[in-house]
Amino acid sequence: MPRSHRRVLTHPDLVELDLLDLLHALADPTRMTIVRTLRSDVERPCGTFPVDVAPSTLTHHFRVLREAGVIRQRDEGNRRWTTLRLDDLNARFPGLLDSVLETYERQLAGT
Amino acid sequence: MPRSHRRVLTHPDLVELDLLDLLHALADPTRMTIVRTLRSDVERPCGTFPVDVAPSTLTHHFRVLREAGVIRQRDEGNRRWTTLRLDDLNARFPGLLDSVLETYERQLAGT
DNA sequence: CAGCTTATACGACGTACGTCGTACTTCGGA
DNA sequence: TCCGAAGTACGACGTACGTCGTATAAGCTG
Repeated sequence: MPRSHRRVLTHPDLVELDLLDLLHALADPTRMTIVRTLRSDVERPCGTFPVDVAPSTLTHHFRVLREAGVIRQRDEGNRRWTTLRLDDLNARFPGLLDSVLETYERQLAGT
Repeated sequence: MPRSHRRVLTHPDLVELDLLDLLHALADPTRMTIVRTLRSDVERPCGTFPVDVAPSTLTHHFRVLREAGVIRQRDEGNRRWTTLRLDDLNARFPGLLDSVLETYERQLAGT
C-alpha cells in the first residue's frame, strides 16, 4: 500500500502525449534543470535535484512534467524515484527532446 | 512616419533569443497556427491568418511571437506584414523549429 | 473631405502559473 | 518505540496569460 495519502501516480499513455503540453512543460528553467539532470543520471529521488526551490514547489514541477509525459515516477520505500520517459518521448516526438536539450546546453554555454 | 500612434516595432537581436521564450511562444495553438501559416506563405498581413480570435487577441499573439524572435513585422501603408525569422532561428536554434513543426504536423495528422 | 479598412492601445475579466509555508503521512534508523 | 527524513496536500499570494470589447489612429478610396 504505497503512500495512500498521496494521489495515485498517473502517467499519460503514449498516444495521449501532446506537443504543446510538452513545450509548456519544458519552458521553465527549474523543469529544464530536472530534465537535464535526468539525462545524465538515469534515475533519481526527488530530493537530489540541483534546484533551488522549496520542496512543495518541486512537487508541483514534477507533477507538470509527469502529466506532460516527460517523466515517470515510482515509489520505493520512503523515496520517489524519477526517470525520463525517453523511449516514449522519442516514439511520439522523434528527435525533439534531444534537439531541445542540445539547444539549451548550447545556450547555457553562452554560444 | 509609420503609425506613430503604435509602439515602435522592436525585434530582439539574434544573440538575445532565448530558448525558453521560444518554447513558451510555441506552446499555444493560435500562435502555432500563425507559425505554420508563415511557413507556407512567406509574408502575410495580420488580418489574413486562419485563426478564430478577436483582432485584439491576434495583436497580443503577434507581440508574443515578435518578442520571442519568431516573427518579424514591418509596416507598409495600411498593412503590417509578418514573416518568419527562419534564418535567425536556424542560426540560434539549429533545426529546432523544423523539428517542432514537423512533430506538430504529425500530431495534427493524428498519427 | 468622408467613410471604410487595418491594426493597435487600453482596460477588464477569469483562469492558470510559480512560489511558498504549514500540516501531514509514510518510512527507516537509533 | 520514537524521531528525523522524504515527499505530498492544501491553501494562499502575486503575477502572467489568453480573451474580449471599446476606443483610437493611420492609410486608402470614393
